[in-house]
Amino acid sequence: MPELPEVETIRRGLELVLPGQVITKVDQRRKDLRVPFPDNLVKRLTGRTVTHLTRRAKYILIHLDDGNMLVLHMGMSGRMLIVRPEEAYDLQKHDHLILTMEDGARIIFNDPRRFGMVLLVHENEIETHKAFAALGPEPLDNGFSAPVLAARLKDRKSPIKQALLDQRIVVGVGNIYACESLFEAGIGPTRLAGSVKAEEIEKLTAAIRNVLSRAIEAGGSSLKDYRQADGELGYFQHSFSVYDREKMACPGCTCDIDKTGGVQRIVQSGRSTFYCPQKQR
DNA sequence: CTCCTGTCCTGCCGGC
DNA sequence: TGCCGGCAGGACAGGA
Repeated sequence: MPELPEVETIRRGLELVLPGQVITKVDQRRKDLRVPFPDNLVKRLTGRTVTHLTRRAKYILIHLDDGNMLVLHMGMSGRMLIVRPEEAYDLQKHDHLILTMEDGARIIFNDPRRFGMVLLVHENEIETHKAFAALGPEPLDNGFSAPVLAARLKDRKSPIKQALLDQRIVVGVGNIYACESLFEAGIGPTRLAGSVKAEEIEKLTAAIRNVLSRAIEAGGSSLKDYRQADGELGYFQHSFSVYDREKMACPGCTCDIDKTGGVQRIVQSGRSTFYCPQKQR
């Protein structure tokens, strides 16, 4: 699940329980995920107080009172579970990292495919660390605008869909929201990035913002309910316009689906793209 | 530089 | 029913 909206939703969930609390216990259950866990992670986290949480791209940054940040990336299959104090919990398969807080709450990082990442980075390195140095602008910040996006797409020969997945162009957009944004902007996914016109980039910029903001709102609203149920964060039911809707009608469709075939699925760089050939050019 | 492919890993689903 | 191939929300290395 984890594209920007899901990561932001998880961050907001953690923000409700972590700040101001001491990490009293750290259980690291294997030595690596996609990359090795940081050296001495358990020792370096235990006894630290969480000051606040931020997000950069698809990374959650848990700021600690010694100036370091516990950096989490959810990869393809990462989840975060919050277990409240006193609440019983049996460890599950793929629970890789468990932090216990001073009030007894636990946060559990579960990641079956292990494409996730856990880093320990000093706040001074937030611009320079390998993970962050090449990242593009935050799509929901003021620094993101049509001219900024246009400059980054200029002369690019790759399809616009792939350009949107490139975290150096703009961060946080993954396979789902790339498809959804292109649909909303009416742009065909195979168009070469450099060929997308200024007015289309204008629409695309707004579409990316809208799609991501709406998803965060949806995640945020379902978050509470879900936590009441079982404490799990970051998953919400979502209705997409084109993603995973092959052969179906897109919203507001007036086509004869039997003739047009509805939403098409193609593969670009080994990843599925869904789009409406009628509405996207 | 840019672009593309393959790879990491497990789980699930559909087809035979 | 069981097995097998394909596919899944990401990111990176390596080669052209």
